[in-house]
Amino acid sequence: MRKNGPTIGDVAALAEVSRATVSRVMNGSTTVDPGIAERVRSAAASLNYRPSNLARSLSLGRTGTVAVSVPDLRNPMLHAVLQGVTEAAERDGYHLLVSIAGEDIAAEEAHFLDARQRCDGLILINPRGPQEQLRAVLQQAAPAVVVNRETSTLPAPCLSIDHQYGLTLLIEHLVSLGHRHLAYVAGPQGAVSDPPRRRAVSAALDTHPQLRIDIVDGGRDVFDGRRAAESAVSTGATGVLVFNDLVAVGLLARLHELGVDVPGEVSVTGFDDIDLSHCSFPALTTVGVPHHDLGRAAWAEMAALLREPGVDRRTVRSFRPQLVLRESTEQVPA
Amino acid sequence: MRKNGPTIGDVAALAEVSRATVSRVMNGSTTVDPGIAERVRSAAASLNYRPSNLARSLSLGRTGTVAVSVPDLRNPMLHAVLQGVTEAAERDGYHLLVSIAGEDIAAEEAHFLDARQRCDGLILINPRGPQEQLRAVLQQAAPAVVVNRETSTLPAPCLSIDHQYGLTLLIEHLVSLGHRHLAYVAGPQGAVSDPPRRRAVSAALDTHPQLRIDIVDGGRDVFDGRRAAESAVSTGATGVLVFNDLVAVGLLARLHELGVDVPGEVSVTGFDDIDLSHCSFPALTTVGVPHHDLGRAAWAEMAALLREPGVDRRTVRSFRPQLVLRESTEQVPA
DNA sequence: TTGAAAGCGATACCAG
DNA sequence: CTGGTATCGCTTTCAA
Repeated sequence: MRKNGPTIGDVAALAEVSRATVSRVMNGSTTVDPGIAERVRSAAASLNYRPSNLARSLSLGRTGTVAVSVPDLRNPMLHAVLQGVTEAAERDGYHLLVSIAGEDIAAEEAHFLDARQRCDGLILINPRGPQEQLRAVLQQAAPAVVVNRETSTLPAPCLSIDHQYGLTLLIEHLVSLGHRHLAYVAGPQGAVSDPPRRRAVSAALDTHPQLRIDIVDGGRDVFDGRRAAESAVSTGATGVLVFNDLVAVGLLARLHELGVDVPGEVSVTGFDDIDLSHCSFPALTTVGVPHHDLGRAAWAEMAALLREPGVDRRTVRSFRPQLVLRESTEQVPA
Repeated sequence: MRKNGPTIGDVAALAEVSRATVSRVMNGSTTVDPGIAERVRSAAASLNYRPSNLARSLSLGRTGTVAVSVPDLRNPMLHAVLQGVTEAAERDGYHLLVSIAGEDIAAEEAHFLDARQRCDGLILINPRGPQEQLRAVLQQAAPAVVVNRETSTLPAPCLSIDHQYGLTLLIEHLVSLGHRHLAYVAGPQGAVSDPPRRRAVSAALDTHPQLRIDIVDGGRDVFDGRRAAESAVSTGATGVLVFNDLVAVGLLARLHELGVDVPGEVSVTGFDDIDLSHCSFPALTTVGVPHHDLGRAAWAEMAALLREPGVDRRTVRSFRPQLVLRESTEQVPA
């Protein structure tokens, strides 16, 4: 079993001190004779010794890292969130450990707990799976923070983007431009952010009795957008609300091929304000989403939990998107 | 120190057996009396016991996970590679642990080793930092696999995309269409894949004496592409080779605004064949890159290293891109 | 200031 | 088939 690197014992032997002393030196204890300390340091250096994180964590009862679980990495929205979390965590001296849950929703629970056990905490981003299961996981995984899940009083802090508000912003914008018939190109099956948008649609229909909104199948990527283009226009809508910017870009491309003028004949909106929405033809009206802030806030919650273990915080906070007007929307033609 | 969950000892006590037996049951040993096994299982269940991965790993000498270090997650190319690695690893019963190295190149080394120590191996993707440092890291981090680093005999398997070949493909294509003056919109500072492309440029200039290729500053995202558009056309080139598809899409958008017709006045090529290259105006001629295969292969190397520890494999393999013709390139106008 | 020894939570060998 | 015990590598009282 000893094919691994040098252990604290080897260093102790070489420096002719006890393991306890080596430990003290490695952890920068001041109560060590400078001469001895130096001897230990050079022994460690010459052996190329690195303390085992595993053993250290086991003994210390903490690892200095927290796990972030994401469903899959294709969603560009995740990168901004991850970026935010990483930066904040780094500042607090914590490492992040991204674990990709993968397609298999059934295996998700095991994945979560596995990741959690190597770390001091768990941040779940866009967790899928039934409410009950999530609840159970959260119980065992504390401290945990949930990002972007419909919050129905889960036993953990829940942060999310207010997708309903975002879509409402876009709908109101189109309505104010005179549109009375819209289409919503929906997200993929099981997307956590789809239901709130559908709620925005319902709410808008209540608010504006003369408004009509058809829902058509969409998806998550540019190809889904291409495919949805024809169904969307065939509804006769003058405004198309698309699940996100990526899908919208695909849809715009197809509309272009079909010779449908945007925004002349139909207006199109996206969601997320990704870089690309500047570069589509025409540039995309969308809502900007504070993913980065969301990430930072998620870390803040985690940091708080780490600081005072035991307390069960249940902060619920949602972040509001902002309208970003570009060329893809305009008055409905008379 | 005992604020953690139940330990194997608690289960043993409740089931009135030894810890050894509990361990056997938890690991599915067949040599356990069914009755006892059942007693243990229910004890474990009632305590909600989960074996500590940390302790388990320490004892076992293996963790069942390998670390994958990436510079940052914004590069869409990484996702495909990660996807490939993940799928393959999963099949072998290994978990992946993605660690984001972050901006700070100085801290990269520490990051690598830290990640490595929590895992059985380390896969470095697009590692930056000087050759010497990388070499040193690899020494300590074995088993390790390097992806996409200029391979100059590092002490580890090195897999990479043959960027030089890819750009050569595109250059030859443009040349065969009659172009004699090209521009190369370069990648960001320090991008590992930029030097090989510059080599492709040099090589092409040798092969085609009457060819001219100007190099202009580019970058990594759509905005860099927008910014580069004017310099690129002002060279007077009839064909623009762009660092990657994302940058190319940005450049196309700006050209459109400037009223430059593509491919009428100038041809444009990308690199990577991302989904989006179907949806630009016009659709982008590019090269398809087998990122997914690369990821799978990286895992295969890692799996081999894990299987027979000690041997130092130094496989060097590079993956060739394939030309993908679309509408953004055409004969140079007479 | 230093060292001996008792954990941390599990695995695995060796008897019984 | 089961239990006692050494072990993994490190930290941390507690004495000396």
